[in-house]
Amino acid sequence: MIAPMNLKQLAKHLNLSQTTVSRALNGYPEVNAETRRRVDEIARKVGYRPNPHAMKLATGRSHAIGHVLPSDRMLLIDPHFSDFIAGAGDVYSANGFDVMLHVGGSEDEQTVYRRYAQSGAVDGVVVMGPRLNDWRISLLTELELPFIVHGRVGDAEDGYAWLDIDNSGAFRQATKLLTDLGHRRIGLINGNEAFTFATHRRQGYEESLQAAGISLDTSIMTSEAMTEENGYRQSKRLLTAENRPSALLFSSMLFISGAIRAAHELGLRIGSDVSLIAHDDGLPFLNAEGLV
Amino acid sequence: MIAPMNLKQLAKHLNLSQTTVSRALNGYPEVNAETRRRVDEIARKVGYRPNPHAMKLATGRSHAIGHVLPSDRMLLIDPHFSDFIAGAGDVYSANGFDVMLHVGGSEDEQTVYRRYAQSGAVDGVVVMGPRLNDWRISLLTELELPFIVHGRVGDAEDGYAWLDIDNSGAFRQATKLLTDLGHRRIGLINGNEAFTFATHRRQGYEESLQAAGISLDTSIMTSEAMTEENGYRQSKRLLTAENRPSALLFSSMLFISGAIRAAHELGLRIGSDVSLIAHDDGLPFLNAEGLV
DNA sequence: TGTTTTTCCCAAAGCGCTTTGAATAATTTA
DNA sequence: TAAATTATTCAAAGCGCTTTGGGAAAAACA
Repeated sequence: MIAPMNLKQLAKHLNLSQTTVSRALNGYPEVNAETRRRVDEIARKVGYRPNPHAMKLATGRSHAIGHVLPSDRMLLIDPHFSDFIAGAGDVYSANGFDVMLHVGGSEDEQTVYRRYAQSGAVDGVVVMGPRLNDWRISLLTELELPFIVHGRVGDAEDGYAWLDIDNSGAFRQATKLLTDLGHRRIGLINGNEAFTFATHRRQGYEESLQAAGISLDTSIMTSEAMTEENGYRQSKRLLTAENRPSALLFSSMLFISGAIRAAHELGLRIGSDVSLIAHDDGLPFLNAEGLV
Repeated sequence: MIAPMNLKQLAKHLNLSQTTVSRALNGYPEVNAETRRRVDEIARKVGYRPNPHAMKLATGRSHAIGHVLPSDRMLLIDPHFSDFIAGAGDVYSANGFDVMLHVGGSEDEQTVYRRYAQSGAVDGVVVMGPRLNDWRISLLTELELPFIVHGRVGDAEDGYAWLDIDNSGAFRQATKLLTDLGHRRIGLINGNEAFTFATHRRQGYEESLQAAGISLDTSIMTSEAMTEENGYRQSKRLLTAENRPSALLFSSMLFISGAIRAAHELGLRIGSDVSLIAHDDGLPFLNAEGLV
């Protein structure tokens, strides 16, 4: 590997001190405009790249955000989560940040956070797939490791930063749309309610049913991992039941994909025999247009 | 954040020099067994964690493996690739390595590799989704940045390390199975042949057809992104064609999932009216058992 | 017993960057 | 014109770890 030029050499090359060069490069005010221009120019010309490790050691900041996924690997593989990472990755790299990914392995999740906090390997982490009263919140708070939650951990939304969509609102609206259309029996094929997004979605659904004066029937509400297979199985169960729902609400495209398979199999026409609504982004390998 | 204890303090605490403590911790031979035991014990007790940045600066090695994904985000989202990362992640963390993920963003892929090489941010990278005569191979070789290819870039398998499955073998076998069963007209719904795995699969398919004395018909061979939608569309096209194939071979579960949808829609019975074989691992949200 | 090895430790010199504390030159202010 | 600012630059001290080059004590050899 060609030894990369370092600050010292660059400084000598410029007949300046390391101090000045470093400051020029980092935009500090106490350097002459002309000097800065010269430094920038030469630095670019010789392709100078500061050694990130030295930088991190000196500043104590790592310019990296941690993402730790539980060891069951489910999250990374789940398209919903990888999609989030992909999106965040754009922003990170645009701002000179790196993504530090930790996937399962022998070390348990808690240890990883502790290590991150103590070693300064990352400047902060994003908590993915928060659950009700997630233990990570208190751990991270205690460790004083900055974090942001993608989702929310429960009702109390104080004391931590989060980023979420209006899950209950979306399902309130979707449900209302169906009740407004006259549907009285609406099934809910929800994601695993250990995750808060699923709980919130159920809440929205229940609110709208209540508003429409429809009583809950837990036999047509399910909460499971969002897979095609589960969508198929549950839809089939509901659609072949005695008093089958006239509409189904899904938490995922994967679900509805299975539902469509079930409907075809049962010879039911979607839209007339049964209405389906799914909440999701288009997954890149599966999109709404082509489904039905 | 509680200031973590550093080597110096730990050494003082032990009445030893930093040198000795460092060596004890890193398993160097020139330290007394009893001393090493004592160091290990105390280090564990006080929860000493070496500062990774200092370590990296001093050793020049980063204990991190880079994975850079093209900016179209397709790869990360593609379940096949995220599954690979998840699997590799287990091994990395078991060996104290970190995963450095780079997803698209403004910086172009080549620049990222250059930066990695020059800055030592990672010790090596894995090249994902290799294409025919992939430019990354020569770039990385030139940069002298260690790498391993997940897949192969073409026929010449020298000069670089790779890790791959026997794609052509798998398709040779699958095709042979079908011809042995008497099928004479077999469609191939392949992934994008810009990727080598797809090319290899086609080769296996072609070899078996040739061995069975069946001439190629490119009108029943396709090469596209592995999505459910594409699987559906192509299957439908082939199955409604004049002289429809009696069997279809797929490069992905996603494809076959679409194919099944198409078959149902056309009222074709799988196994009797048309035989389907897909090559893939079970995707966590979609598995073979439940499909048909 | 004197000499050579081996064992076990230590002090100090980096790794490449940031940042503090001064110093010098150029401007202002009085 | 002397004193006080301000603008620029620099030398040197870290950040926390590894590693080189010795050294003293203990063990092995003659």
